[in-house]
Amino acid sequence: MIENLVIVESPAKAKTIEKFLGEDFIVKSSYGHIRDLAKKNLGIEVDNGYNPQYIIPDEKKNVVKELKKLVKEAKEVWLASDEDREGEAIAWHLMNVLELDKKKTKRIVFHEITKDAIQKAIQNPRPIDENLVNAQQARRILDRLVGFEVSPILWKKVKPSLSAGRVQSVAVKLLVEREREIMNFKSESYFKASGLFKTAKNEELKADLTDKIKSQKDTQAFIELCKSAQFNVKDISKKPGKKSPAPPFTTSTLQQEASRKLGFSVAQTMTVAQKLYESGKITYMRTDSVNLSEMALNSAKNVINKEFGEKYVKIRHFKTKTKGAQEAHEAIRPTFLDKQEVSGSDNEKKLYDLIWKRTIASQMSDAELEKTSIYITISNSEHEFLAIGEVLKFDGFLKVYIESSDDENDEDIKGLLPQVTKGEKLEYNSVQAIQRFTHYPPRYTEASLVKKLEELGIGRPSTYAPTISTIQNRGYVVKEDRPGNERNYTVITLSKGVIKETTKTEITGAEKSKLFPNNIGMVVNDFLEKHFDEIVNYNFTAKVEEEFDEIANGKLEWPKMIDKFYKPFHKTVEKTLETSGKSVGERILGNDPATGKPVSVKIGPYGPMVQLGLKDEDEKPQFASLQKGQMLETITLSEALALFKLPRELGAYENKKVVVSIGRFGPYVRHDAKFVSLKKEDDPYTIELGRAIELINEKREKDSKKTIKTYSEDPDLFVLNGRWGPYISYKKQNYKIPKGTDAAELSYKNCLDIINKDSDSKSIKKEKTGKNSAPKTKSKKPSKK
DNA sequence: CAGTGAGCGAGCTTCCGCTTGACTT
Repeated sequence: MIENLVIVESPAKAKTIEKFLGEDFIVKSSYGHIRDLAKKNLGIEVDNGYNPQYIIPDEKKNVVKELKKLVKEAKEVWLASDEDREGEAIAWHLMNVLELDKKKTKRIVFHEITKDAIQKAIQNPRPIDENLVNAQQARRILDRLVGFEVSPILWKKVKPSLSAGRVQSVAVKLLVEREREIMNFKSESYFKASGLFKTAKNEELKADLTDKIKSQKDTQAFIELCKSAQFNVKDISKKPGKKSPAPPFTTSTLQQEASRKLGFSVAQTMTVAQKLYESGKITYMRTDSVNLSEMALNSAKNVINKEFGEKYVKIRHFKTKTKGAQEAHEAIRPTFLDKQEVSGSDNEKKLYDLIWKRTIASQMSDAELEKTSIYITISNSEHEFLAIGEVLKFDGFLKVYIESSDDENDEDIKGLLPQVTKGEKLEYNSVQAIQRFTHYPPRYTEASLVKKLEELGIGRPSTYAPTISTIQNRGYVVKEDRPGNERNYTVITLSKGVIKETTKTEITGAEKSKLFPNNIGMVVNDFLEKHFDEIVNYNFTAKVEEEFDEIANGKLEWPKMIDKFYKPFHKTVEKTLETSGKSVGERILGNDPATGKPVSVKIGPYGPMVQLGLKDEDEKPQFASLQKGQMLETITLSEALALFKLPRELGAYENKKVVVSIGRFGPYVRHDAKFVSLKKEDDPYTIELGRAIELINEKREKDSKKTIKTYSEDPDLFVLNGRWGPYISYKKQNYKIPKGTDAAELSYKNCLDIINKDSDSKSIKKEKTGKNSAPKTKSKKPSKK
């Protein structure tokens, strides 16, 4: 017989709580939701008051079975899921599925996992809040209606397997809008002048002109003036300043900082954090709260006191600013703040270190600064120079942690300025004006997109990472690096009375790990904006959240709210299905000057493509795929026509055709059924036969050196030299040679050992990945009754 | 990564939020 059964959401939490509660309590986990809408069809009886069809998903059957068994043995059952909308619903589903007596069901909540908090909770049970549950049901049903009615329209009108939803479609829209802003951005140049001066005490003082100068002509004129100008210190001002630490981590801020400081993707951050959580090193990692428990605050105080001294302690209570935050948990922090380091993988150590520093810093004193500004007048000009220096008077929290910023221009490190007096005359060493350019708004990274979604109140801590993955998996968006372009800029320098003008080059616009919308993402976004403006509106979530709140407060009935949304929405769905044509982003670019045939671009069955000619003519139209990075909406007629120039036949070599084209791995030459990649400096559109032959011969020579060893025992076995050094090839499979082995010395038996060892680990890996993708292959089995 | 895609015949795909698991005797 069990005295008490407590059910929480997470197994790691269950373990911790069990310790606090003593022998009379058994604590189990529900592993999140145990019921969901039926997966087939809508799972909602639209004509029957939107009655939801709940089922227990296969992967939850075992959990439910075990809980049912325990409930039968238990005298008392406590539902201790999180104190938020989803948690309340989990408790309600548990009550129903486990057939608990409504009157006797004890619902308890706590925000902190501390002994005190839990024992207090046990003393204050309450009934399940049905209004809050209804708000969750409305949320769930609305999301299902949107997702499962709009996605199939995309299958018909754009491409199969696409998806749309309240959250993901807005994420894509943010990226598409930003990309178009960038496309339309016109960069303007201006000049930034700065001077190096010599003070009376013969020290150097660097100052920047307070305003920009637009044209090169005006800049030249200004520099000319400086030649004969007198420079004086007009004013010196000293102002105290302070900096305060950032609040402790939430899911979103952790993802942002781990991305900036450690280069983690948001998914990676969550995986590593999960490990730390499961091994008891940090508190729960899916949270929107910046709150720390009293126990944690006390512990932080002690640690700071001990490590840095009393001066550095400043206990703070942060308030969340996030829209729609539900604050069911604490902020993300180390479980034991006195543990500065933990064991584990490198990434776990790094992430823990970040969390420790951020948490500790959040309870430390402000940093105190002194900011000095020196204004310098120019006798023959209205312009003014300004030198700014910043001195740290007291480091405070900066001793431990400095928050990073997404702004790449945050480079200025200011230091101490030399002593000058008001009115002092300064000599110039040099005056320099550098041409700069206005920059388009930055592209989103995964983490900065999460930040933006959070600001809009869209998505939850548990869904940020999956949402970012979904929009990439659907092909709406790619995360990648892109090289920049060279750009010239002018530098005008005045030194020793001589003005010099030079042209320099720089690389601009290079992107690293940024999110770029693909053509399909743009087409889908435009389709949704045209037909489902309401859903992709940035305020849609905020609007429905207000109504969910009304439901939670008992002021609105959920079926009414859903009905008010669904009636007009469903009409739009039907109208769109009937009236809208295929939406494939088609653009007519013009006519081919050679044949007079029309040229158009659109999304084809294999991706974005160019079409030359029309379907209904005698001659079939020609097709060619767009290349990576080419956009339907910006490609020009000549760029599109260039795509038909490949494959190009260059001529013959050794009586065999030499053909150049572009494939999956970039531009290549084909000759005698062999492929040779073009070098970076070669252009497939202009390369000539001579150069192609050169490449072919180069490859041949390489190949001749490719075979290191063959074996008489087995003709299928080779030791080869590849791009990544020597490797073993056996029956079309390749195997790594262990480090420190001389490839030329490998015996037949050595090779077989390597092959056998390797295929063992390979088959294990394969099994694993096979299982992860199981839902896809699984669906093949006939499931009809 | 060990190589340079391509036309209907079949049924399937999809949402957002909670949470981790993983099939062998």
